[in-house]
Amino acid sequence: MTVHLRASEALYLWRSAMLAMVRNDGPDLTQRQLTILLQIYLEPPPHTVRGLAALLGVTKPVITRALDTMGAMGLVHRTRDKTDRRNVVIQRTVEGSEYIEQLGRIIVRQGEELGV
Amino acid sequence: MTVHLRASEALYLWRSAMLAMVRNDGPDLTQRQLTILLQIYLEPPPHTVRGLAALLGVTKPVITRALDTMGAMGLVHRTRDKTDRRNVVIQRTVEGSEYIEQLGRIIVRQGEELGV
DNA sequence: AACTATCGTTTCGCTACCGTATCAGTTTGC
DNA sequence: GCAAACTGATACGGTAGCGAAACGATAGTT
Repeated sequence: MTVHLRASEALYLWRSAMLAMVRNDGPDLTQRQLTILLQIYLEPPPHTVRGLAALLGVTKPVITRALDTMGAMGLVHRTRDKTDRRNVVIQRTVEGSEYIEQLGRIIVRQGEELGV
Repeated sequence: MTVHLRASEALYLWRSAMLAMVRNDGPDLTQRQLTILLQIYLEPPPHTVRGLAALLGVTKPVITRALDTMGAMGLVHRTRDKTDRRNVVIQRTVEGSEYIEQLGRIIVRQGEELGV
């Protein structure tokens, strides 16, 4: 890339990658769900419901529901914290890692095709 | 940016921008809706329902419903094609332009903070 | 032991999305 | 002129999201 990403470049990149994701027929995650998933896989653990809720600026049920959905898809896994059983620790899965890696590849590929 | 966007950089950029969008409390568009909106604003007209459906690889009702929703939000506008009244021409709005511009600014800002 | 605080989940009523099938209106082709 | 083709919209039944409120389980406090 050049010195910085320009707005128009950014938007073209965004559209291309989103288009590839939509056409890909994979899990159709909401923006919130994808944000949660990225946070889990990009930042070191532990990840908790309340932490994610605070980060995203949403209520806790939003996180619980998103984890329900993505858990059913196999993208994340939940376990009770053994030291404080009120907490739930959100863990990564192989399937989730593969999804994130695929997303990264899609963005990079679209960026290359745009010369970004 | 350097020579190319690496996968990890791409994912961090993606997460940061999506996080900013989620926290922004703006219209909560689905991935499909946002893809449609970007297509309308980045590519020259005319844009039609069938064209967008073919591009995204979805059925026509998906496009109609997305346009219903985004139309109610003021992000797009629909008009009948005068030369062929079967067609509907999808048009941009000031509000939609502002939304897209804001999205571009968010991505660029997050990219700058990541040094991408 | 009893009270309080915290954590994640569940419930409620509601809204919006999905895919499939079908629709009315318009144009095309014979 | 009239049937076929095509466009976008609509109906249907089902699924999943939302915010607000309440809940059960656990931990901390006195």
